[in-house]
Amino acid sequence: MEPLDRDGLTEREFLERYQVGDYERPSVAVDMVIFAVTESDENNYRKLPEKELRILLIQRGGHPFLDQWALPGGFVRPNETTEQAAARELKEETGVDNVYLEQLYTFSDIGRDPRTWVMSCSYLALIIGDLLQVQAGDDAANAAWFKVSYRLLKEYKERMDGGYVHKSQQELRLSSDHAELKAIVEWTVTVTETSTKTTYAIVSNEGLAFDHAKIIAFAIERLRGKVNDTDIALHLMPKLFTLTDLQQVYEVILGKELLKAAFRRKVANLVIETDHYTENAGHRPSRLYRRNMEVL
Amino acid sequence: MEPLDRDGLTEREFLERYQVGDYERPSVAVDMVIFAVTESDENNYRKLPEKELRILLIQRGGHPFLDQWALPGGFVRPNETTEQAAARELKEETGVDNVYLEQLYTFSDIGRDPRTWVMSCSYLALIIGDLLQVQAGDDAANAAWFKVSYRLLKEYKERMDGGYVHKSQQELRLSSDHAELKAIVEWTVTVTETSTKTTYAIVSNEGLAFDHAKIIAFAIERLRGKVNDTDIALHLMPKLFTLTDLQQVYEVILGKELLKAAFRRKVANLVIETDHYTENAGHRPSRLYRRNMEVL
DNA sequence: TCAATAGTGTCTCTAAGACACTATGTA
DNA sequence: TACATAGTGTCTTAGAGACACTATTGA
Repeated sequence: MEPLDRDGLTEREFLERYQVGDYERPSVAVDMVIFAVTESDENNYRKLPEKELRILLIQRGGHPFLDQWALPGGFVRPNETTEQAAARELKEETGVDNVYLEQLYTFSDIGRDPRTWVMSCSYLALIIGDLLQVQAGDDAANAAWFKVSYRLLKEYKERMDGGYVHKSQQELRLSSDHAELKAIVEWTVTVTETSTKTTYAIVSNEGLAFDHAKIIAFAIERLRGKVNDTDIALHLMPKLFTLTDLQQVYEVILGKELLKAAFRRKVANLVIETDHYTENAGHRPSRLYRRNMEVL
Repeated sequence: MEPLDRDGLTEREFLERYQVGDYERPSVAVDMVIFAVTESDENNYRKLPEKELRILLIQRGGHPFLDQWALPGGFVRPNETTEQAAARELKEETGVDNVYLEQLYTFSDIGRDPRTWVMSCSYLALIIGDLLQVQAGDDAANAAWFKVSYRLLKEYKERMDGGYVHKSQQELRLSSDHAELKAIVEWTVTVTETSTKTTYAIVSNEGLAFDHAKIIAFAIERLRGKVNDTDIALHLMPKLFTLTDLQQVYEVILGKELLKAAFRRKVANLVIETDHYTENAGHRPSRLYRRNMEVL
């Protein structure tokens, strides 16, 4: 016997009679932070090209934030999950499919979209730089891959009554042929006896739409964290790559140089060596590796 | 001069004329996984009481999932963020304020709520067990603290064409005076050349409403991860505690025993020793510590 | 031949695992 | 006095940091 509620209805009866209330609902968008690593052109035949970490941005064609640059994204439709919406947007914007995709954070600051109540469920995507080159050209004219630079600007700690406040400001710079964007994002960690609260704020912002500077900063922080203790960076690599390639990808994500010997020991289990080598490099050839899919 | 859009409007003019479209929007709820650690009663005067990890659940009084147990939560209101909604719900349900609160994940599976389109932005909260005892009594009769057990049931790895599939099933058991709930949650990691996808599914479910078994499993995984490399566990401790207390909290969260000497070395920098000691313990007194708020 | 990169060896330092040992208040 | 817990010492193992060294190609 099915249980009945206060009105004597079964669950089926209840659902048949259920009326959606007319209280206000938010729009929910997905915004994608799509990372790829590309190589800069190098003139010296001997030197290796430098790696660059890039993200895809789209120039807005209408208000609000007209002409400013925004993360690719769109609204979640009925009968799809945020994950599916993210995969759909990614396919539409870049043509790629079946790549690394991870939910980042849901941003819901009031007034973050001046039009109406919009929450953003943000996603991180990693795609292989090789694929990107093809796409960048025939993409809509208002899309561009921006080189990412993200570094500590200043930092301080202060003792408050019964706790501490720790602030740090990070400078985010995004550059492409089309524009140079700059924003400063501040992280405030307030520690008291019983709680630890972290808040993020955009201190200054030149050319980035909405609160997207914050979302990008969030994505970079997540990527940096995961690079250190997962094999996530391998999703940015082509099928075959050298360990130096991989090290450069780690370095460009982390924004610092790594020691070769220690790096090779660290990633030894994440890759599988092949019998192939680089050729015509102007120096000693390098062994090519592929991703070890059996990690953990 | 302000930029004008295709219709020759400034941003102000655009926003004044903006009409909210009539496309369908989801409801957005926050669901709280509220953890606390309590002590079991111990009859032997010499033995220390055992610690138990508990979460707060509420028995549903109406359809759907009538009489089943659900996470406390509610809908996000206009003019509040999900974070504020979470803090509000927490205050309403437990009376506590200013505690550790962290966004977990946004769940949006279609059909997760049989009534209508509802996404759940889930939050993890940690409260001090001492505070809870007071509250548990005068709380609504339909709320209860459930002891949590979460352990690996089975695990396997399979080679697929061009990749691997790794599945693991975890058994979640929740017990209180009111009910014994049990669910099995399965994590599937599909690894291919270019991607790594993780999906979660509820394999079986006895007594838990909605997809809350998944949310709880997610919260436990997050808590376990953070216990290992942050000071998050200290948010579950009272002002003064012994290192043995703290070790037991780690053990009950991680579901395994730790070595005393190694544990004490590990947490040495997370705590500050005081000149107070336990008394009348039936054995050697133990030094009391407090949280070091200056950690990193 | 040599510039530039590929790749290895090894010393040090730190942290975790393992386990044995000493210390002490209260029934 | 002895039980149960408090707390320390130290050997081993694993991994990262640091740095020097050898190896190899192609213009």
